[in-house]
Amino acid sequence: MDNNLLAEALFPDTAETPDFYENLYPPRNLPEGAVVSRLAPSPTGFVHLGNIIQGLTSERMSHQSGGVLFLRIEDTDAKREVKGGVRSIIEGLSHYGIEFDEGAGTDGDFGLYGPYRQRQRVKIYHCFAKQLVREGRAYPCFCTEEELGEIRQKQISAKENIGYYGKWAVWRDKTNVEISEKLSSGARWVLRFRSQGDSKNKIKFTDLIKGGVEVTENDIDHVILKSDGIPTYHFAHAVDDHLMRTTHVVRGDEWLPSLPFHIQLFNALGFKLPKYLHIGPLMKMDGTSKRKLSKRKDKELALSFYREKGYPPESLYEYVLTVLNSNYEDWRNANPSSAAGDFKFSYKKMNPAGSLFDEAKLNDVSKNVVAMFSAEKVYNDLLIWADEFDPDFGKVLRREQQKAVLALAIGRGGKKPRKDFALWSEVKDKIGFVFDEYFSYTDKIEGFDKSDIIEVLRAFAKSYDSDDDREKWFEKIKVISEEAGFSPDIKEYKNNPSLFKGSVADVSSFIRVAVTGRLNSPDLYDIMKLLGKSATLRRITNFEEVL
RNA sequence: GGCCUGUUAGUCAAGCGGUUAAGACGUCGCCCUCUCACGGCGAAGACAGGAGUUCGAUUCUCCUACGGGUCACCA
Repeated sequence: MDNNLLAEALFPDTAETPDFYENLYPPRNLPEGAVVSRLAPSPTGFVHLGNIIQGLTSERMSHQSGGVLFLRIEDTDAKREVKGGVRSIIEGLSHYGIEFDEGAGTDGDFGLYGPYRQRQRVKIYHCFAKQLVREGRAYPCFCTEEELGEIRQKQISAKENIGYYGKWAVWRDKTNVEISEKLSSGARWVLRFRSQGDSKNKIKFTDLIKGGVEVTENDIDHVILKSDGIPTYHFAHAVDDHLMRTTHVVRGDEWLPSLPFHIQLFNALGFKLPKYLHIGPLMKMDGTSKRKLSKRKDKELALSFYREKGYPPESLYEYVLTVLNSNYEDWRNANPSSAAGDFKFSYKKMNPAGSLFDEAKLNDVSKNVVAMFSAEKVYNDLLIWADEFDPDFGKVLRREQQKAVLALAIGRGGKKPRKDFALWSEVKDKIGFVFDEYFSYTDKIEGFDKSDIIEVLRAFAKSYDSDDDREKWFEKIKVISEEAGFSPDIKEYKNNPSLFKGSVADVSSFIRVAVTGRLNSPDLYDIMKLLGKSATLRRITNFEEVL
């Protein structure tokens, strides 16, 4: 029985030959140097930072070069599938600025190289698998889980390398007659790749991020089709990325160890190997040691974590870019108002090692990003966040839109904009006091006589005119200070503290606490303006009672 | 355990055989200032260890240590 007959016995329904698909999916007509890249998530619906990191890298490489970015769904493991998962992945990525030129979409697939969901491509995989069988490069294996377990145990006790290879590969050297007999008994089988590698040999390989790597040849006969006929990742990767004409594969470096196998597969199938970019893992501090961020343990890996906290997507985008390309920050400092997309992304600036996720840095980046937003954009984005995660605040923002925008506009714009919040969840705490719902006399004034405070507040209330400009307004406070025995000049007070009860700074703080409830606030003049005269005076009057 | 890979300040990082070893975040100090935030100035703080190659190693090679990854009919 020759291999052709075995191939027919294994794949009776597969009529097409590889040529058929080669013609169906011709090489793309793209300019020299255009990158075709993809994102290939499982449909778990769980979008995490790793997706963004890989997605942004692929997206930049593709779009910057005039190439193509597509989305392929790796749904070969049914156990992983979550209903609605594809949609939430697409929406999640889009939220962070990653859009696809072709691939799986919320309303079905689009593009000429589909289908883009692997379970819909089974026919294609079988065609290439059949070819490998014909050529003697793949064979069925009937081992049960128990048998594989036994092999493994023997290998452990004999201290040999673990895996299905060489003499341990029990079905590797069976005759086609033996195989055919087993097959006709109806036994379940998987298709294994017949490796011609030797673990004593090394192969050299260039990864665009890691540089030259030297890896041991693969000698394991890995499974390429599971017993349900669905391919494993490895086989699907080879077939899909070839037929979809991918030029650059961006993936996590946990794939590096299986690279030797992938190289063998591409060679055996007669495919040209794409370029690889293996990205180091994102780590976090765990006690005193670093470890890879884990989907199960670390909430900060999930994008939902950032949405809940209210990081604008632009901030995360910006942060990821600073992690990916070390020169991004310098570029950003030199071009503060340019769009992030104008930055020239380069894989050469990517770090081969994993980097630690740094929330403090993210906050700083976010602060700068938010500072560049207009008050209207802050209001809109804040409202969207609040509606979902702080509905009461959302209601207030909606009702008091004008006041909210004015409050958010204080200190915004200009050369040195305020940078007082990085996330939407911080906003209520910073400026919530402008709304009566969130106003309370939180901070206490210490170290001054109550009577002095009251005297100052009464004088201020009496003199306050909402038509005063900033200078006049502050002049009045200085006058009040002097009349109450406080120095209008801070330097003067510092030089002779014993001559005064305090300075104009202290007087200002009395008024500030009365009006905002806080010792610290944005510009007090602007706050009074937006509160209006009556509300300002009411708060001052009420504060006297509190005292 | 085998195999792979990485290691420059607390963190992110420049650096490609000769540098006073950039810069950013964080920390601390000073200045500006009605508070805060911003901004300005400054300080502390690093080439994991050991061999070798070299006139000269952060940079090249090897070993050790430590970190990370991977060894599925998961991706």
